[in-house]
Amino acid sequence: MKTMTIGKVAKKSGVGVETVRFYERKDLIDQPPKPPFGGFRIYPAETVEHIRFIRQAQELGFSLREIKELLSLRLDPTADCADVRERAQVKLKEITRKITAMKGIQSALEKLIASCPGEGSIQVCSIIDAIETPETTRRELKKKEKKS
Amino acid sequence: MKTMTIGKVAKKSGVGVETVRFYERKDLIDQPPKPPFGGFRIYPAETVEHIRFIRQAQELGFSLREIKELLSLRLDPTADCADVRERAQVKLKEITRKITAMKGIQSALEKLIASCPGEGSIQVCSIIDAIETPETTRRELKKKEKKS
DNA sequence: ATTGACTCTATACTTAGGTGTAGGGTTTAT
DNA sequence: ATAAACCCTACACCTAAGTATAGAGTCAAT
Repeated sequence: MKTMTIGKVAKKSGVGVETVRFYERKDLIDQPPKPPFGGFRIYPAETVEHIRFIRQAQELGFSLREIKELLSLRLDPTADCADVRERAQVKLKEITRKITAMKGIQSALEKLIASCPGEGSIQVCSIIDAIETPETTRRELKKKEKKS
Repeated sequence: MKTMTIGKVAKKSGVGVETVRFYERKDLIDQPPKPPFGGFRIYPAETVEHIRFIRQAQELGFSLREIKELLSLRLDPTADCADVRERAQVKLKEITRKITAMKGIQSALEKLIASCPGEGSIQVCSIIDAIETPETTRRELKKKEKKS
């Protein structure tokens, strides 16, 4: 449990060694310094949590670039508080929108399941209808639609 | 508004013409037949909704393969009802899990914003902590951890 | 009846996010 | 003290999801 090398980090966080290195190259996680005069790098336990976070966030539709942004919101003593706050608010909006859309699919699936209890025929159940394009997007699209 | 060709579909759904064709090649949307003896394909209005659905679902972290699975749950008179039901249940679980994780990030961001009201120093606010690795995953990982 | 905007097929290129491998050095268990 | 198991750097390769281009045909407005 003591000397955590890259292989253990990888195993604990459920990714491959090469993926850990890839995240290091992309500056998503810190690469610990190599002990002076040869040997292997030792990783702090947090690295595992960081990688798990990255994977979770990816599952939720965030790109590595966006995840880097999310991570940059962490305690950063040099950062301007108001700036962090603002960026956090942008992200919050984004996530709230996603949750709403996700719930749309969720309830569509629930309806689908309910309407298909083993007997009778499924008549209507387009999940597509469940995801109404949000207002903002509609407005944007309207502009582009001009020429029809 | 009558003869909707591929360019109009693209514009209305907010993607490029090549993307529409790409989705056709991948069988995510149907390619309408070419009118006998030359000419352009005419698209039904639904195609636009389909593409919007695809984009939304992508935003939410679904791959095109998964989206195809979601779409296959739509009214399909030939499909075995019990089978559709089962697949829908799998997807529902997946989505419910995502919503939970998303809410984790959401409340972490809310806390971050609250703890940074312009004055005082931000002490603790690791969004990372907010996303606790879910039980199931932890158990899975435990197995693999064996050798430490 | 011609021109500009659009479509068609086919193929090549790009970007993100990894994954694999070669050719070495290091640790650790025996 | 040696072999298996691991690490290191560097670079090549892969898949998903587009995006671009070429070269030819079609349509609609003047």
